[in-house]
Amino acid sequence: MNLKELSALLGLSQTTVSRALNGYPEVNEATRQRVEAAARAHNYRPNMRAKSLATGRSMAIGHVIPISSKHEMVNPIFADFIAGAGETYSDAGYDMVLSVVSDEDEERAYRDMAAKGSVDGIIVHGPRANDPRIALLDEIGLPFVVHGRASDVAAEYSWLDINNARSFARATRFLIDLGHRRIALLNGQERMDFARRRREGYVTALAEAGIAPCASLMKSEEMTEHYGYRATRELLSLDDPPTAIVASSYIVSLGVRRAVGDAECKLGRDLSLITHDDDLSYLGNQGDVPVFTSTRSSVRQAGRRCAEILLAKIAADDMTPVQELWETELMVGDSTGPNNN
Amino acid sequence: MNLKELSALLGLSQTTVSRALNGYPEVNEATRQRVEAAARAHNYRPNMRAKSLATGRSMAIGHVIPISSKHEMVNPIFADFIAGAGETYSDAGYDMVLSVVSDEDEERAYRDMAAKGSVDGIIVHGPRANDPRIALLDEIGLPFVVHGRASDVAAEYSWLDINNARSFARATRFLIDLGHRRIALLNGQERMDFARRRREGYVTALAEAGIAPCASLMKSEEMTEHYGYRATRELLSLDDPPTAIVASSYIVSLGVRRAVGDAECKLGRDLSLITHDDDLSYLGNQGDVPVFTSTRSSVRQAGRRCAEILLAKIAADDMTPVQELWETELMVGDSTGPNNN
DNA sequence: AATCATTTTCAAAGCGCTTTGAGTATCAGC
DNA sequence: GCTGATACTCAAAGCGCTTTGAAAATGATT
Repeated sequence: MNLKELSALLGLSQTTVSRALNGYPEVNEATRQRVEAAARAHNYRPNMRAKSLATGRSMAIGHVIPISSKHEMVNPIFADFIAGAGETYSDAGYDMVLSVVSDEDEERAYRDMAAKGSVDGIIVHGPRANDPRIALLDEIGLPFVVHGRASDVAAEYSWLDINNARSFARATRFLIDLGHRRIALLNGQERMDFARRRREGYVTALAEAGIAPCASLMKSEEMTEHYGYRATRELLSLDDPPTAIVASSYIVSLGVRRAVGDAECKLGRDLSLITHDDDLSYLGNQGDVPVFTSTRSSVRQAGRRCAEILLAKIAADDMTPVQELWETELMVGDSTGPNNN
Repeated sequence: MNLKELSALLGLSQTTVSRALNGYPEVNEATRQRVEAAARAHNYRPNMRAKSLATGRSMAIGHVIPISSKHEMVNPIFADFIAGAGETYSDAGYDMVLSVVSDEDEERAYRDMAAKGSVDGIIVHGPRANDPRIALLDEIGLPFVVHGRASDVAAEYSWLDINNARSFARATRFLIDLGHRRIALLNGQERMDFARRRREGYVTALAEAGIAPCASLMKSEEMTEHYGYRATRELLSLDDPPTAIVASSYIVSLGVRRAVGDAECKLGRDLSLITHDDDLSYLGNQGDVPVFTSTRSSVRQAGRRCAEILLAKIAADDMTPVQELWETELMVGDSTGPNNN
């Protein structure tokens, strides 16, 4: 069922039917009712391809999901982010188109999306320190919002980030206040902007307490469970092992917990752990007392909000960039305790 | 840069340029070279909206991601599945469009996709026992592939599933062979087809060993870490607690491990655990010896293969349905051991 | 040189929608 | 009864591409 058929059926012109359906004022209310009833009855949905072509807007948002080419991994936080963003899109009548692309092909992916006209805007994931994608998107002229930030990029652009530095400074200070002095950091890859900031925060808090950062206590890798496990084992076998760990992700922390269990130790007693927690739905740090002490921020809500910002930007292209810095919540859980050594 | 401009620039008609670019034989090789060079030089990409409208094919595949309306959760296995499928799509020049939709709106989502013409095919996720979506898609006439199966649906359709029944029977038998008799099952929601089959397998294996299934040992819920934890605590506090557990997901098993740790017990010694493992990249059951004994099947590969099947189906609509039943690998890890009680 | 087959190129129609610019009723006011 | 608003409705152009059916150019054959 297409417009032509529908209007023939109604004995109206395509124009009138189209206007009736799209809420233009210059159509008789009675006519509109009739048209809408017929559309419903015949299950008419305007063909998006045609609509897009005519309006020049594709009613879709692109997400480029980078796959780290080495490890071929997809960060599970995407699932939640996308769930959040997806809700916003659905409500606004937008589709979400995903491109799963390995690091090297990213630039091409963006250019393609723009040139093909398949999306009206883009969400940029996982910005690196001096991320070329921002300049690229600026050049292309496609509206975008960055989830995170890129430190050394001059351009003004919209982003939504959590206050990684402050968050990790607070986390570290929390451990220091509990008497810990040897505090390890299990960070993500430091080519990622957020990881850099987190280390800054960690180092700052140490410095404020007069503690010199120690290279052997600072690790940086892709944030897998296995990494958390391996790193913790290594740390625990040091001559002068840490009494506390700050971890960059819940998943890494699962590995930490496993290593601690293997060593017949107990989190919160023998080793303190504070982790960042993206509040992933399936892994939930729930319970009366959270499992892990954590800096928490819902990545799903971030998804929702990024989508909102982007849709606003698309609606009003001259909008001044929106930049939101969210603070995390410091949730005290069972994995931290005073230094007993 | 569009076709018109490009052909004007080349002094050729749009037809010729289009044909040259799309590899039609009736264009002089020298001309083709010239056209291609110009296209590259000016970074020409055909506008997909227009192309779609003209060809009637949108070069996109739809995935409807159901959000369980109660818990608002997105299963993290989607991340990996989608990564796999995405690779296949990219290679074939297809886009992936995601609809995040709560259970009740699913039917509408499918109808919309079809009517709007925004996709050429659909992957159906998480089929329920007697899933209405299959009849719906059949009726709509949109090519689709089901990841999983729907038990009581008569229609012939393409699906890819793992042999859940056999897999869980093997897992259960493995535990029985180790001397376990009281074996618990932490299943997913049994409105899901896969969960039913898994229970069947479990019950069959018990029956073969002359063990009557015990209701208090069989749980069924959404597969979160927290569920694994809670359920295990409950099981351990029974008068006659199980000595082994079969779990439906790696994530649930993380919760099991946590509960076991809390109880100052050790997996593989005090309690045996065998889990299904979708081989999620970030949670990897890696290491020299896998952490968990598991029935393993890569959901990412499943994604890749489902995508292939769907693309084939789209290419040849009369294709007889492809139905693939994958066996899982039984990986012996550290979480199982003989019954010591 | 005329004819036919083949290769190469083109103009124009069409995909299903929106939107412009114009036309026809309808009605008030003079 | 005529004019000027106002309220509805319409035909047709256009979005950027593919594809059909035909024409022009080339080459081979008689």
